[in-house]
Amino acid sequence: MLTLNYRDSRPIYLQIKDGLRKLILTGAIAADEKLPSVRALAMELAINPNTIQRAYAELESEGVVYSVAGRGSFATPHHEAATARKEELWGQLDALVAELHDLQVTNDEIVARIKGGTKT
Amino acid sequence: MLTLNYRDSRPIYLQIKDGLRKLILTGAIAADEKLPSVRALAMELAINPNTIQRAYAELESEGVVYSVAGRGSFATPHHEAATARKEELWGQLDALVAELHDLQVTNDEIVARIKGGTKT
DNA sequence: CTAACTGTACTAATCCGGATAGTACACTTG
DNA sequence: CAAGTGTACTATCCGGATTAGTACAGTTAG
Repeated sequence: MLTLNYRDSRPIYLQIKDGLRKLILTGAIAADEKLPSVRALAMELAINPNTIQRAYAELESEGVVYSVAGRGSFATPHHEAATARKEELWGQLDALVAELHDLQVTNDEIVARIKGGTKT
Repeated sequence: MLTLNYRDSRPIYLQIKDGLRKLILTGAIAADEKLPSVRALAMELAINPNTIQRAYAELESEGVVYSVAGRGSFATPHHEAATARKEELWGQLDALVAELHDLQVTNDEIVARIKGGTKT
């Protein structure tokens, strides 16, 4: 379900957060589907349960998942959760485009690059 | 010349690297212009010279600056240095666009955002 | 009800990278 | 030669990430 990269400088709990968020927001994990338990996922990834708990707790505060004591953690229906993530991505895009402009890259070149990839 | 943000979680040496890189690649620091000495910049920013040295060393390995023992460090002419940075930015753009696609955002919407500039 | 599972909340200890402190050496310039 | 430069070390400190361990409350299947 998830893979960790220990070479990556990013903290493990962040890698887990981002991985789960992507799985949920893209629909790979269906709405209201049950996520692995804190202990089960910790066992599977061979890390401490506290690290998983931290990831889950932050995802819940972001509204991506919701947890029920005794039952488990579940994916929040995308529609609501995706909005905040998109806002963050738009911000990153703006910064990226600004720096490309600084390097004398034109909008036309950027657009060409985008359309060159896999079409939607 | 540079400002540090201690609230930022990013390491100081990275903030310095990025700051100098931007100044150089955008031309704010002219080609072959002399950069502040390791000790002078450390004094100005009130941090340890080793931290500056690390930033300079990594920038040199990226080809953004070149150093001469006894003389100082200098900005590399952009044309050559900018290429690598652009490659990195293109990669980031690809990843960003891919995630936006995952969230059902179309190329048209992305292009609109880019061309919108100051618009929302 | 009991047992096994779940999320949650702590505290303490450990690990590790960023940053500091200090010294030393080789080179260039005036 | 003297002052300033980049460079290369080692030792140490510090804080966040992670581990380790325990405890408690709610849920569910038997």
